[in-house]
Amino acid sequence: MSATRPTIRDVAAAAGVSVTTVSHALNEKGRIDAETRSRVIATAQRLGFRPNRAARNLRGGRTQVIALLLPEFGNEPHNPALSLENYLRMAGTVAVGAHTREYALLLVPPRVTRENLRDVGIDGAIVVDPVVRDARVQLLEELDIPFSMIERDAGRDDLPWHVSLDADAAMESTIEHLETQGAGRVCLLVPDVGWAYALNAREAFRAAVARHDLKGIVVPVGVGGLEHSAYDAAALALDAARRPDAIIALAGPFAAGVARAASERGLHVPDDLLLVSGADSVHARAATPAVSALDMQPEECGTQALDMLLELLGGHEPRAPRVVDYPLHVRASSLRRRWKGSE
Amino acid sequence: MSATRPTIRDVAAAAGVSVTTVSHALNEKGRIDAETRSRVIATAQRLGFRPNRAARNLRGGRTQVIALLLPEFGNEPHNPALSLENYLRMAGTVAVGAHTREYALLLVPPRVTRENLRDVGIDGAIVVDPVVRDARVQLLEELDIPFSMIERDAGRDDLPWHVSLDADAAMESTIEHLETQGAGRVCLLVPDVGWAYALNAREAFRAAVARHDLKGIVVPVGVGGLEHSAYDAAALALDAARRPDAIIALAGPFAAGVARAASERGLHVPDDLLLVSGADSVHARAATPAVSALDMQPEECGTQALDMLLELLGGHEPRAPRVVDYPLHVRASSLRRRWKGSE
DNA sequence: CTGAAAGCGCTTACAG
DNA sequence: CTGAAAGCGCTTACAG
Repeated sequence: MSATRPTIRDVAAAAGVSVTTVSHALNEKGRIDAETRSRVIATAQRLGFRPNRAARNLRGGRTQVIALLLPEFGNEPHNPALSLENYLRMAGTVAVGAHTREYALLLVPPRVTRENLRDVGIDGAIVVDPVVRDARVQLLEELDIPFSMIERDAGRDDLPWHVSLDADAAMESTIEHLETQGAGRVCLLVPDVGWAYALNAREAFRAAVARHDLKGIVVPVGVGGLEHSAYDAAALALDAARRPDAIIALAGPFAAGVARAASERGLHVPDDLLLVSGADSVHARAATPAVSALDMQPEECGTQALDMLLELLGGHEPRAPRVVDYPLHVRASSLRRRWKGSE
Repeated sequence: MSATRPTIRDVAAAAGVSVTTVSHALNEKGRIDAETRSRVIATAQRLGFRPNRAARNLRGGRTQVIALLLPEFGNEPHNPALSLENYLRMAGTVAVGAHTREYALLLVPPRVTRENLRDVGIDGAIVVDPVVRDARVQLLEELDIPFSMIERDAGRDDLPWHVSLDADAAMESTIEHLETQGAGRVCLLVPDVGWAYALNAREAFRAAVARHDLKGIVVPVGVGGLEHSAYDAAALALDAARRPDAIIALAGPFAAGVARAASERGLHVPDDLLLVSGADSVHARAATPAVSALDMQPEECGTQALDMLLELLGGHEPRAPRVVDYPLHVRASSLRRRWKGSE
């Protein structure tokens, strides 16, 4: 079954034309007789011909490979990942979408070197969660490789090719929901890194609490060892003279830290403290009580970013930037029991 | 800065030798004068020469690309993934390791077609969690592509190239620990798919409870909608006439389902029910109470599988199969309070 | 030890 | 509309 795969010459011979004609027919280049073209296409199909990528690349410069550049992940001791689950769901979606469109998806380490990135010969890239003046973004620019981003580079307002979560709408609906549930003092736990996502959420939070005339407290959380930092931050907030009655924990693992800090103080979620997570996950849904969460929609973000990149590669001007919905799923952790049943 | 990158001809010219000599010097082929070689190498370095992958591939057949074939993940409605977090940590490690050794890592969709897989032109692959007579394994064999596996294909005992978790030792230490904590009836919730990992754990569990003279109950859990199935299974077990006093939930999300089922019945973890998860995660550590968990060591598994594959690609006979430690991290969820402080 | 030359499988001016 | 030929940047027999 490992018969050597057919080349363009085999197709040419079988169809009784030259390799030039085969190439033209298959790539829709030049003028070619309609009948000839369909015959060539049929022959190629019959023989199971698929162009050799290396050869095509060598001659034409295209590799049909794109890269996904995730932020630090994997074996990093201090993992700033907002949500590993979200990243993998995103990667899965992009992998499938890319392959469907005849692109292969390369997984590139976060600290890739310039040479390494150049060597792999990618046609384009998707940068996930760039920090301010992200090194990966600069590398891609130097190498002249087209790219789109999931969340923008907050230090580079000149780059429009990104998809972003709608933090404004998300914060508005979350604050509104919390107010409905009786919250007066709301605390936002936000990752202390240069992510545009975090910056957006922060601003949106401030605006929303102001609109609703609530007291808003922003607490930046270091991202070395997610759980403990969030736990510490929550502990501090809960021990304050006037403690918050609601906490929005932007990163998935933050929410768990908050829950632990609350439970150790005999504070009950949701009766004494309303809790909302900024990242939905299988764990948020399965926790006790189930944690209300904003849905980052990694599949949709991945799809949009891929689409944007492929437009770029096709020489088109994509619609950009794009905003993705960031909806709130209300669960038990933010429903006061006296109102229970209202969901 | 986008000066056209140097080719082997540029190096040859600069070093005053032929391209053949450059190729030989750089690839350690043939006999070559030591002085000449070092001069060529120095010149290549000075010019920043890096061989064009496409050209090398076209001629030599090597692509310096390997693929990671994860099981179903990402945008699948029913996600049988044991632990998305583990997969991403594994992928991250393999990506870094591959790039360090001049290989690029391709992320391949779980349902890749034969043609798609052939087209991408990979030198080798790592198959993660094959099911019995896994389709991906068969594809790779047909295409004559070397591969290693993380966990074996339980239907293919002829394939030794895999790394596996030490389920025997893990179950022994877990059962021993549970016995110490006073467990008498232990229930194992195991994913109901053809994963060798699950089969191993099941057998190891049976053997371990027998050795310790405990009552062992095995409950297969469907993997469509992880949390609910585990919840249902746990509910059933806990409502039985003689309910278990300890549950080992093999998949990470299973543990959350068990905790919820227990809590709804007024059963306290760990006082009324000891709980151990088969997959460690940020959520297991941050939960209340913190969940005891077996550590799947995705980094170590990924590293070993990559090493095995590269040995194979290098024409060597790797040490295989390999067994990776699967240690238990004891936390509050499996420590009876009357013994608290013993950790 | 060193080099000229063929060739991997395509794409693309260029001629006809 | 069609095809012969050059060439992308390497590796590898083969000769010297």
